[in-house]
Amino acid sequence: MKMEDHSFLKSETIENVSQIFKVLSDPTRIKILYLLSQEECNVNHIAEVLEMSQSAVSHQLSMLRNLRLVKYRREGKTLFYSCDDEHVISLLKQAIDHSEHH
Amino acid sequence: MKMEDHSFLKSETIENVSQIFKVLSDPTRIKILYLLSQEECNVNHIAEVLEMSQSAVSHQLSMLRNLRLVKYRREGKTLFYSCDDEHVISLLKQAIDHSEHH
DNA sequence: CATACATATGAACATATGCTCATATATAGT
DNA sequence: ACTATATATGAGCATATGTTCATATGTATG
Repeated sequence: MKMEDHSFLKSETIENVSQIFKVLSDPTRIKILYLLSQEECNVNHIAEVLEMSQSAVSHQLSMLRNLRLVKYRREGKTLFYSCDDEHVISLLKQAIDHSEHH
Repeated sequence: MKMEDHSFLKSETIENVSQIFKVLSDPTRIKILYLLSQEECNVNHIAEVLEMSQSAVSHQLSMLRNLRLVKYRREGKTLFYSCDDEHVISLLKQAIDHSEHH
């Protein structure tokens, strides 16, 4: 195929796509997102269920928040996190399905 | 939600899924896979089109080969690479579509 | 078999990543 | 205001990752 016949991706697209997949490439974040896809959770609950430190969970939530993959609401001292990007959850679930059926 | 009511992922599933996404999280590999999804390419062609060194391309192809995301056939001195995992290409294209339409 | 060409591979290096530890901030109750 | 609880954040550290450079391997041809 000749150079000019290629369909090239815009560098902005490539950056966006790699960022989406980078988020999903870490086991910890997969567990957090999968958990949040099932129920709204506060931070300590996530830490307990996933057997992680509060700090580690909070750092990851900070990242997920910045990328707008999760949102939260406050109730007193407690923050309840939930998923905020259905498309990313869809990619995750597809990969899970594919992995489980092969 | 109580602990016993959660649907947990098997650690094997988590590892598989994170590995799929890890492959797709690097801009270079995205470009290579997207290129190979359009046409079968030899190594030097990939290097030229993507403006990368032959060595860098070869290292990445080695990884993609080990994960069985690409395959190749030999023709003389030349190796022609192509995609060998439609599901991964599907995930990639979905993420591209999503990125381009937002 | 010597040479040229295509590709692969190992070592080294710089950067990125995810965790822990310590501490800061925010909110509620006394 | 003091204390307890929930969460966030910064620094430091160990490991992982992607590239380059040099060199090796494999294949065709004179």
